[in-house]
Amino acid sequence: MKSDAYHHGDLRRALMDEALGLVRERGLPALSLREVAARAGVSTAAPYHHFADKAALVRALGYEALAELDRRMAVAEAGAAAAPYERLLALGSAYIAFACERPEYAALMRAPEMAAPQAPDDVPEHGRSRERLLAAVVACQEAGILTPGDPLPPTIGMWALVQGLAELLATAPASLAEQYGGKGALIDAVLRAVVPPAGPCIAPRFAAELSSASDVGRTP
Amino acid sequence: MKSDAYHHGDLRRALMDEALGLVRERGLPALSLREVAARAGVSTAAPYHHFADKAALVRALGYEALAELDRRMAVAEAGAAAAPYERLLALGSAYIAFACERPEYAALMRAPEMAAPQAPDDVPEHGRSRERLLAAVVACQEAGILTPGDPLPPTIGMWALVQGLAELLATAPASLAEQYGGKGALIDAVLRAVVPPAGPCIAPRFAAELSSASDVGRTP
DNA sequence: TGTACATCAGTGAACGCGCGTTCACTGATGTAC
DNA sequence: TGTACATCAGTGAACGCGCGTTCACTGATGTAC
Repeated sequence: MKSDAYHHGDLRRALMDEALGLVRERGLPALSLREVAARAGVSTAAPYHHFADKAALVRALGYEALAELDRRMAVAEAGAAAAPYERLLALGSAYIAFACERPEYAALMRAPEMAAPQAPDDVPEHGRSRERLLAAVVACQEAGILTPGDPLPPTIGMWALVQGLAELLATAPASLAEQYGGKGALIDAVLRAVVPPAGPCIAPRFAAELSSASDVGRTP
Repeated sequence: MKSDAYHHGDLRRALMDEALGLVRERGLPALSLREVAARAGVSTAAPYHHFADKAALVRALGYEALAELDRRMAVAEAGAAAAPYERLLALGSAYIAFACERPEYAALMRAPEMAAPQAPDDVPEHGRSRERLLAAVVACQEAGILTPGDPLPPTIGMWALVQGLAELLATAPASLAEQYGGKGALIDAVLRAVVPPAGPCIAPRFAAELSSASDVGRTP
């Protein structure tokens, strides 16, 4: 069906994979269309049959990253315990785990090319992920685990926390994670320490629903 | 004392300032020694009398950024209320405010050239800032405001939170901050929402300040 | 105070490099008849 | 089934550009005597 040299089977995909590998190895600033083409065993002009320019390749990878992130968050949500606090933690952990496992995707998600979207509805998956987090925050508020009120500040905070933590862990020495019994355990410890489930007495009217929820939250 | 063309008064400082301006305007990837020299009105070779290479300039600016950050955190600590929770929030806000006001410094702090320090004791100021945060966390734990135990996870979490929040705000639309009555109010609301002081059942003596604090968080 | 001289901090031209992108081209593919 | 032809997806050479860095140089500065 495909002669190996001419009419490459799926050069578009191959270019994207080589780009991912290059970013993983040497970072986003080192991403070069020429090197991607060379790694794919193709001339420097070939990529232009599949991407309008370098920015288009970066955007394609960025959107792929956002889609994969959302997929993982969906999986985490489905697999998490029903308790809102555990669901919130599962979503946060999924983000961080993704960024740690696939730093190349994490870098591409934040690429400058992704900042100003071309079409208005250009970034669908990102919004979906944030909505997942927002829903989990609202559920926590309703259960009295997070301070009630506008759910946007805590959602922004959670997003910032997991993003910052992912970056921190990317450059942190491995010894730090080992000290806590692995990266996953450290992530869990940090999240639970910074975003503690509320105690049952903040507002007496939440006491009843809270006591059950916070029990779940504290003893996973 | 200095003829304006030859023997520039303080070319080293001038180059650093032009570099800061360039990074602020066009971002760290656009930082170029040639352009810095041109902006300072000097030949392309002149910077090499003051910096061994481009990386040396970046490192000099990065260390300056860390020193300035620590200075601001010291000021924030000195000016904050005595209550541990307010001190913790003041430190976090100071970091974020600095990163928002001086995004060029924030970018340089995180430059790849800063990742692997040359000399072992090359990054003194960064450690100092983290120790401030650590001390504030410990104080919060002792006061029963944060979950007692190992102070490192909550410290890492706070560091990640403020760093992530600073980055988020750098790209966030201005309308978001306006909605909450300005950037400062939004930062405060997010920090209070994500890192809530423990409820008064854990430590009843904080009941009073808590109710007012959460009011502030809710109605900026 | 004047002068000789070492040092310092600039100049301007050039180097080689890797980059994104474009061009005319060509061989393979698939389809219409 | 065979053939003509439009289209597709590659090639390889070249473009101009901005970059970091180096070089021999030169004029200004400050110091020793």
